[in-house]
Amino acid sequence: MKPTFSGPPPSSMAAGPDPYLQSSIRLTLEDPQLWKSFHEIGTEMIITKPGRRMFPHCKVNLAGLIPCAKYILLVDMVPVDGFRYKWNKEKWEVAGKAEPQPPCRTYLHPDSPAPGSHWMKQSVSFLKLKLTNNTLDQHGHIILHSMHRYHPRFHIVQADDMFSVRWSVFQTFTFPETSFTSVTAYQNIKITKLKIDHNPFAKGFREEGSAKKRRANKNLACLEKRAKVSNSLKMESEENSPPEFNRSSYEGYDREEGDVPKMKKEGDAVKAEGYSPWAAERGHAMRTDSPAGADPRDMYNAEQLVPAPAAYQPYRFNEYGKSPSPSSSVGSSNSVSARSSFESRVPDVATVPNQDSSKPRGTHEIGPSPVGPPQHLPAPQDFTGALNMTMAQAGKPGVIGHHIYSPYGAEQPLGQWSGPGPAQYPLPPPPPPPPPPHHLTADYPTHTQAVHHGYHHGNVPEWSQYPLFSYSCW
DNA sequence: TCGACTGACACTTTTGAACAGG
DNA sequence: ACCTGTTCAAAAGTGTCAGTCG
Repeated sequence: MKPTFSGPPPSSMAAGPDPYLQSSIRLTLEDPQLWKSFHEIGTEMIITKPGRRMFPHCKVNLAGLIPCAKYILLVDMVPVDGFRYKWNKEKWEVAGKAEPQPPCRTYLHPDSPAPGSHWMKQSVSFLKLKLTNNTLDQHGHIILHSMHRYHPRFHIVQADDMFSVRWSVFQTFTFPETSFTSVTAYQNIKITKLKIDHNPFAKGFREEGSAKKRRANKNLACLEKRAKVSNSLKMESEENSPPEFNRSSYEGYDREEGDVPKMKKEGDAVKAEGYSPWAAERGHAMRTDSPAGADPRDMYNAEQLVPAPAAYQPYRFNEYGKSPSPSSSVGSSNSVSARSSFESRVPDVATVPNQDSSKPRGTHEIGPSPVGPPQHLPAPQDFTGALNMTMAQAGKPGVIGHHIYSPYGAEQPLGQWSGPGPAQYPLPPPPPPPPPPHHLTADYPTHTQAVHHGYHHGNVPEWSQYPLFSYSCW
């Protein structure tokens, strides 16, 4: 776990701390159990034209940073696969190929840049991050397509200012349980209930709440109506737990709002994974396997090849909750560590995360993808993002960088959608994709494994050749 | 016809200005 | 003059639902 990555220190850090120390950076997700509870059902995030916050929102704890060195924190959303989904009969089904990727944007944490001590003294919240489906958005919100699946990535960059970002080392972390399906209206009533139960702004919709009966009644009516439509669910006219679907995981919530604690211990959590709607469909596929070769994320291969192999370095998974990371001291007791382990930043194409799985759960590291180039994260996007950010910053201090994106520009091919991407699971060839094989869980066999990888921009040959994407902040 | 999407709505929490008191 | 705490209105965030659109 001691990373040792080699690579030229960013110029920006020349005077600063030893870049090698970055390897000890740890990122832990706060409220992992809440995330898990959503994840097990199939998290949905509403996206609206004016922008909608995420719930749960991303909140992390950082450790291992150099107190006096400055860092920039970024978050972006990457497609989980190359499909579009639809909610049909109480479950998500593949509805075709994903739409062309919308303008890529990265959310820059408002405090950036800030010294490591600042980031570590308390949890870092991305509460104000908003998601939108408006491709012409001028507010800097992260643009997503509805009915597609995404997962957030957290980037930590040691840089004194936005200008030096491109020369800095990027360390990226992802948490399997934070994946979600973007929707313009909730599809799964279980998710709706969970949101209502845990989101304070939705208190008015809680049945037991003092709030309006009128609303409550309406809610019930609505639920019933929906339930009918989906004949499969007979349960919840009120609060009965859903039948076959994730029953166990859902019940916990059903009756106790905010009672996340009810969630089982980590050990159980792993099992719970099996209840994931996505997982269920997939059957065992999700777990151990997903042949790398079949990784849906293969679609990213192209991009990765372009920029720099180094982009996808080693990933390391940590088992969810398996014993809190020692470093977790920084964070709240309930947090998942993305972890301590940092792997070599040396371009090691072989060690890509793979979704999966070829390794048994519990394994912390993911083996090399048989399939070749690293996959999963779109490299170009990363680099361009940083670049764009820098540029934006230059032109407009501090805030929203705009849109230089060329969403569907020529570079697109290099982008995430460059390939059909099927892969990980036996997805039916192109066109009519069969039942969706996956869910994030599939991608990440172990429950709360966090993926972590670092890369250096210096490995990028030509920044200018990649599409820029703006970043949003605050 | 149907599913995805939109905007108004009622409700809630959050925010911050204004004010009072020490 | 400064600090702290309280109050209150405005702003902003929620899910719902009827209507629109393709």
